[in-house]
Amino acid sequence: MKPDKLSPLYKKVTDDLRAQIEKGMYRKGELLPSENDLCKTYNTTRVTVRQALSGLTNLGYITRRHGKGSIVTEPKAGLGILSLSGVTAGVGSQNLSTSILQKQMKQDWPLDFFFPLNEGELKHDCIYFTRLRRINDIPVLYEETYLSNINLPGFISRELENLSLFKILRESYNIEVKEGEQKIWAILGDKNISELLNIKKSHPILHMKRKLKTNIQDLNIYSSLYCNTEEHFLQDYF
Amino acid sequence: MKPDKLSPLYKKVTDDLRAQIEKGMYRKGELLPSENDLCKTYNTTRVTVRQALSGLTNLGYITRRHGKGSIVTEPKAGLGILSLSGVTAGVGSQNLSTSILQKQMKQDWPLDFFFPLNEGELKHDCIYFTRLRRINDIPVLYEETYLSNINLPGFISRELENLSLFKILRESYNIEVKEGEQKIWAILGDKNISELLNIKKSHPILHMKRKLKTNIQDLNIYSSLYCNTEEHFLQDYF
DNA sequence: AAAAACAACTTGTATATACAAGATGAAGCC
DNA sequence: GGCTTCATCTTGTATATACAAGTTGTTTTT
Repeated sequence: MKPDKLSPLYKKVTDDLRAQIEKGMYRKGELLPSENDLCKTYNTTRVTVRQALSGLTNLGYITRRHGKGSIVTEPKAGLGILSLSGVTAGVGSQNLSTSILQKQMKQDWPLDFFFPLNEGELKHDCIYFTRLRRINDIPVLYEETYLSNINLPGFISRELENLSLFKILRESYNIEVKEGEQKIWAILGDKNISELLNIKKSHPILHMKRKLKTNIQDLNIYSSLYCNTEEHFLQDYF
Repeated sequence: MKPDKLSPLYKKVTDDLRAQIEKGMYRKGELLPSENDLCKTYNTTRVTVRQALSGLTNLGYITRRHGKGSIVTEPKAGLGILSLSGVTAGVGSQNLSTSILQKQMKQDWPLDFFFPLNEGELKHDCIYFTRLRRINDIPVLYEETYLSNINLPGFISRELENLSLFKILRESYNIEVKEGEQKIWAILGDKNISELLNIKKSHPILHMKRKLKTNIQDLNIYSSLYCNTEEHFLQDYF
């Protein structure tokens, strides 16, 4: 099968399988079609199919077993990025709500920004918004996000309420988050944060600053997070 | 070039290049030899060389640029696992010291262990030890580690003082850490932890529990960490 | 019935080759 | 000098093929 002009064939296989897994066509623990089956489906060869499966492995959608097959697994929380989990049985998405406190707005980069910015980033202004995540209506995580305003037409007016930022970037702007770094502290909340999270001032808070790089030059996503970990915790898989 | 019996050729290339990077033969920002050069060196083909370079990319030792080459980068702190960093200019290894509080000992798994254990793990006993890491002689991170006692001859009597656990496992036992999960809380230290880290009881502490899987069935590494993030923070790259 | 051998599947490793496409510096042109 | 073109380096994508080795269920042997 010939790849279309825009994207290579192995990526189409990756995207197809990922979409199918996310749609629930393969459940956790099930096997994907064998490499040879996929070769027939996409009319290609094992090297290409294996390149796609290798990508899915890195993303955490599958684990592979010699002689057995590709086993569908719980996808990683996106590249080792810490995500919110419940202490008990996990936070069902029905219990988790997100509200925008500050809708996306264009502004200059703050002068005292918490990560060093390069020239390319400083040439553009930044998009800023804040969100508050609640579990069972109790505020748990407050998040301030900044990203370079590069090639993001219409982003300002999008609804971020209950959609993943990463999913929007991937599906609407063809932007993939590649890698990043995060720094974590345990702090005592100041008045502002404590009020937002509705906790006493002496209560410990988990504070995190992170930078996520994308496949677009100078387009990075920065966020500063504050999490009340009394009832829940941050978790990641890698 | 034929691979030797034990390990495949692509792995030898990976290990060679990794060792050379770690020895400083290639500095950050420099280019590795081109794929075709490596083909000649190891008398193999690009598919195999690319498999090796892809591994180094995943480990964070290099980033690849189309048309340019393989650029040596700061290695990730191992698979997105949080590691200790300084707020100022980074913690030089000369300032970081590790002391063993409880030397490696065999014992049964604790009954109230903080991760669920499978049957295979419960068949073996576990190796337990604790370490305290200091930066400029100030205690910063206390760590309790548990791992299954499987195929680890002589591990009990090894010196862990200033060597990386992962490096010992890789070089002496051919064990690679593959993936894992970690959970993070901000807490107030109890009497015990506060004394170990030499801080006031009301001071927030970063608490982390993590599980690291290896390429050996049923051999997982568990640890429980407590970190004073007043002067330093935990950081990871992914 | 239990054990061994086998067949048929799976993924893992490897060779050989081809062309596309990004990066870079040199040669030639205006 | 400043510009384009070109050659040559690099990595990216892809085909076709082969055998090794792990997994599983069936068949044969004992």
